Amino acid sequence: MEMKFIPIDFDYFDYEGKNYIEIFGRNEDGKKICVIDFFEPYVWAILEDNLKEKKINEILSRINSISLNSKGRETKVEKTQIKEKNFLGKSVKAIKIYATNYKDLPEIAEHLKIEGIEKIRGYDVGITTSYIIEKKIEPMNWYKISGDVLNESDDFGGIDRIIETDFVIKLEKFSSLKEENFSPKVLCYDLETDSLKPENGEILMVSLYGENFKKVITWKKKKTKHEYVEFVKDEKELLEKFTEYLKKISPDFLVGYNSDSFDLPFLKTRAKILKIQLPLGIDSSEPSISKGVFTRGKINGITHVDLLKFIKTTYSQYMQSESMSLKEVSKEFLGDTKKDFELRHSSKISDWEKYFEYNLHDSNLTFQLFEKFWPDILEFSRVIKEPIFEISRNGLSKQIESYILHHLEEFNEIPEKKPGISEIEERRRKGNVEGAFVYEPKPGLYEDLAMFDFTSMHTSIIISHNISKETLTDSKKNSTESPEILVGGKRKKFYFSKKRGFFPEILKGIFEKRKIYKEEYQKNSNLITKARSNAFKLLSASAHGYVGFFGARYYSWEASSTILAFVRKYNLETIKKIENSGHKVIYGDTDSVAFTREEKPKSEIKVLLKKLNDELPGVMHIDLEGFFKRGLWVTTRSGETGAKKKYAMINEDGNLKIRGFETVRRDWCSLARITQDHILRLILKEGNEKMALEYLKEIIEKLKKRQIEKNEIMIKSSIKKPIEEYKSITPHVVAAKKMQEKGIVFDPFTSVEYYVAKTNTKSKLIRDRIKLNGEPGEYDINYYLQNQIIPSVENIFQVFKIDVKEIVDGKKQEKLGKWF
DNA sequence: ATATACACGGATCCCCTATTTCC
DNA sequence: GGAAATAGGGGATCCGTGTA
Repeated sequence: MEMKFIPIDFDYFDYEGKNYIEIFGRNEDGKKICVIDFFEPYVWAILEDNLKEKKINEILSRINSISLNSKGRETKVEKTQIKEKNFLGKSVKAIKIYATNYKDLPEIAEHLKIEGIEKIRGYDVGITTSYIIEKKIEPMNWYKISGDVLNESDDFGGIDRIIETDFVIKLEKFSSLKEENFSPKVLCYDLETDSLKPENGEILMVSLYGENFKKVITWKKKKTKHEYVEFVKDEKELLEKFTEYLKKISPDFLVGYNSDSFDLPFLKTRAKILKIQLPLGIDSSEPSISKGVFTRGKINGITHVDLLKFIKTTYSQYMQSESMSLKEVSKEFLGDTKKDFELRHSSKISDWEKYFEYNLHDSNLTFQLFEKFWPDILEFSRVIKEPIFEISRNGLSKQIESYILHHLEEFNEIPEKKPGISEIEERRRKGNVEGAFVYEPKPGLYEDLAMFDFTSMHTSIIISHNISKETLTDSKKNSTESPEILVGGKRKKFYFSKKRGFFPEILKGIFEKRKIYKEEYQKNSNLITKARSNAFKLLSASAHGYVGFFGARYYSWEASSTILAFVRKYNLETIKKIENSGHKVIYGDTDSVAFTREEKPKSEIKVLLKKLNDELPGVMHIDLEGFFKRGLWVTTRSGETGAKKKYAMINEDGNLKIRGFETVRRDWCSLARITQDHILRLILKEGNEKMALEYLKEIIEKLKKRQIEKNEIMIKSSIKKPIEEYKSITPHVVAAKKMQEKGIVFDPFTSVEYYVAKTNTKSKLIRDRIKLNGEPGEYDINYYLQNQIIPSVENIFQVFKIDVKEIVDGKKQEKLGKWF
């Protein structure tokens, strides 16, 4: 049979000791397909230099005789091939060793510690990744496939009778197609339970939401006018109904929000407690929950997506939301707000109709979010060449590494291994590399500024200077030297070969595509071009972080420190050049320089920019970040020095760029944030601090008169580790403990909220005076004045030689006039 | 499990010394 | 009068959250 096929999810099974790949996807008619293919797992043995043929043959015969019994499985070396390959900048002779079963590769590798073999590699690349590399059947791309349809067949132990797809096909031939269009079948779900722990509470209801499908399944028989509410007898039937709908709809993606750690494990545990099966998989298998710091919930044949994870790793750096809750995230991306509903124990719920609505709404929001992010998810999968199950969960280092692994073939390169535990420890012991340079600003209000910044600075340095683990060399010949680096107190230079390395070349590919897709997006703005641009932007931006990451295959201390030495060098040189052309540099951080125009026209600034760019090597480039009417820099809280990473500028359209100020920090109360923001705006827009001071006085008056609303004084923060691990018992820890006493379960990243109240305790510690939102009490005027309002604005007014403290205390107010 | 370094600033912790309290 | 308790100052450290 012949058909078009788009692979979505990859898995494998063993049959008679060998590995077979299962690919789940759709054909052109939207039928669900499982493609079965044979896969021969292999490892690489890299030979020592200049081995005699006789020696190589000896090694080969030893390898070919390897046969072992592993966990009741007969495994042996099936065949070997000698290949000319590259490994970390060297041409090598290597033996490609095929073994019976993928799971035995590490054990085979143990038996390869033979004289003449220098290194063994490739045993730690995942089976799906290896398969995709080897066969070039990539996720989310269309193929024309042909092969036998298995129907009531005994092949592979009768697997087609277990797998509930429209067709199970044994792959014979395939070829790539150009088509791109694909609309996935998506089902979103959300549970409502009586407890956060499955041991302590039942599932009250579960909602499902897909295209033309909405459903709330519940055993709580309450009155409702909604047709989508379906009643079942009890929790057991609820689970069965859920399974039934999942099978009937048979989506490509089952999507939840935080469902890896909550919904799916909850379903599984409840089924276990009720002693029933939960056969969600396409082969009627139960979902598998892999425990770790981050749990992953997998369902065979259906890609389970936890949308929270994807959004967190991919977008949280660029998001405005102050938490990753469904409510906040939906607000940011959909403009929709979550229905308000106070979650409580079912025995205390009075309005069940609202609860049903709320439950469905969450699935609905998840569905809308998935639709919104679908172009990005699809593009990530295509670009990185890993299934959506992986790319929707993996962190940045894994994404980069996957991209690299899938591009090594183009360089005939054997993959490097993952570092072992001792190697990781060693890398961590070696300590951090020195980072970027930050220019210390002189506090003040400046007029008519320009800001330059380097485009993708670290990445363009790697590419332009050919820096990476494999280009590092001892030889000064045919290499370029790094700027001086301090290693254990001594100045040192590293050398990098002039011969292009695969790592910088792969990055160059990313860099160029990022440029192309960015231009494409600017020319033709749509969700696809945006997603493509985003994918390459993210890969490009995290490349240097990957090189310095202790868990990376291509980690290199020398490369990382050299990249950063170049970062410092280029920034300092640019600062100097801008100063030499008659400007006053105000500030610079890593890849940017802000300076005053000194009455020079914009055209002249652009000429300067061109001159700077002409002097840069390779793909390095400086951009004009913008012209600004005014900019404000302040001192640090303690002392006379100018504060770094803290400034506010206004451009000529009146838009503000505020960095680092309390305004943008979520761990300050909104009263302080809003006050500071307003004051910054008044100063920057008008260039006049007088109005700002009047405004401040009004706020202080209101505060003193207790006219400030509770929500404006709440201080938010989040818990980052188990509460008992805190060495310092800070207010936010106390708030967390108070919440815990109320029965709220704490995961890392739970946010807490509290305010400082007026109490009659003698203690001077703030933690003894905090109260949660619901707790009755009055706010401590003095605290909010001295610890929130004043600190947030004091340094701003200090620029204008106004002492806010004196004004607050009512002293010297009459003398104020002399400043104006 | 896990991209990097630099930076600010609040709050507590901890050590030291001076002062007060108690017998 | 002397020992123990307490207060307070100040630097170190912890901690969360920013910028790049």
